[in-house]
Amino acid sequence: MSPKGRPRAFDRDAALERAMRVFWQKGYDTASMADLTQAMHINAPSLYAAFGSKAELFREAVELYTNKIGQRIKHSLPTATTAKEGVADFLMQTAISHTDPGQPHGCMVVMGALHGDEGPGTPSSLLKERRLDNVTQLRQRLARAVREGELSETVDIQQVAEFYATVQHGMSITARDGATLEQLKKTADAAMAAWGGLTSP
Amino acid sequence: MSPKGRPRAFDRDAALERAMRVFWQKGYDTASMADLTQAMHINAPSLYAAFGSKAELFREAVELYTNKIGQRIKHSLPTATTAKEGVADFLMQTAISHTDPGQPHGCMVVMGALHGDEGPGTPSSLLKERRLDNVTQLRQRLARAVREGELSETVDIQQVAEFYATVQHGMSITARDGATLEQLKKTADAAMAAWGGLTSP
DNA sequence: TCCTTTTTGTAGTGATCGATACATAACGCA
DNA sequence: TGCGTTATGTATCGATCACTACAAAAAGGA
Repeated sequence: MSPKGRPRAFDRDAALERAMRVFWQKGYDTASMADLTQAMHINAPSLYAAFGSKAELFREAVELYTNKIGQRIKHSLPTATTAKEGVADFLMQTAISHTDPGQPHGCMVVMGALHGDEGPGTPSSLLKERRLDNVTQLRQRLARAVREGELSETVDIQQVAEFYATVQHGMSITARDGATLEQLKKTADAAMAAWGGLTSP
Repeated sequence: MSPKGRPRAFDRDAALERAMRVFWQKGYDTASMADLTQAMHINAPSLYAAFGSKAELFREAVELYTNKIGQRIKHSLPTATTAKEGVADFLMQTAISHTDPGQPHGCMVVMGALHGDEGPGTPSSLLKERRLDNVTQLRQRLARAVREGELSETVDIQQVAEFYATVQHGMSITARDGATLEQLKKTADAAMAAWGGLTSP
């Protein structure tokens, strides 16, 4: 059954994806409504009717990014047979995603809204929560590795998780500065060179 | 001999330092002229008479940051007896600076202007150049270590420099997310755990 | 004391920001 | 065919943006 009134003349999902790319490229503050409506091929009233506000549109864009891009990056964390392989692939997928020629370089969650109000529900705090979630997922994978005997119980898994999350954060900046896929892969390998030292008892 | 006309009623250096902190905290785009004039305790015409424009004020603020904060971070790179000690202190000073309770957390050069136009002379490209300079200084210290026999000639010093620069970039994000000095120090130590693997022939 | 020079505070400039009022158009339903 | 509902395009809204015109104020030099 179709809804009552006049049907929407644009594809909401396609428009959201275009908005995501604008936020990804320019960040929340720098992306203006004019930028968004132009990229989405709709007028402002249609945007507000479909998404509510610029902040809510951003929230949906971040959700789409997490499900579409972030999922691929974090896919192997739970699926890899060892935590070491999982973290290595986590960094490798990050390098691939952050230098994808068809996408803005760097991570939307890292670069999307560094400044601005940090009150609850703001774009800035929204992305901060996602980044802290990332650390949690890394730590949980390491905790599983401890339970499974891959890592010693003496390993400071919070430290290890924060280190690899920090490397991933930095790869966004380095990618924006023009680093190639090959360069980022080397950085990922370099970070993995610390694994032995970090996980030996 | 004092200048001709009415003397300036404020301390230019002190006002610039206050402006630096505003840019450091809020970033170039998010920092408004109202924010700046309020923090600098001057009115807009005084700001423009003394600094020219918002962009030029930012340029001077970045220069002050580089000379005041960045100098301390990079001090030991040329002075340390070994490259390993230099890089370790480079990361340790970064951790200290990025969690200084009296300052905005994170690095102004990393967070100050990630978005916006990247044309020559823009705030964004200005900071990008500083970040690439950082990589160059790391690489040059490593090159010296090769000349002095500390490192083998087979070491990919560009890779090593980019890795440690990337870690430093990431520490800005992690610091903004609330990491403590102790946590960042552990991250610095973790990065140094890769040194042996990166520099062994 | 008068003139020139520079800074100061007040009060704005046009442009752009995010967000809307309003009339019209396009649908389901009676 | 009308009625209720929702979406659309035009044309804005007040607020804020970076920036400045202008006249009074405060200095040096004559």
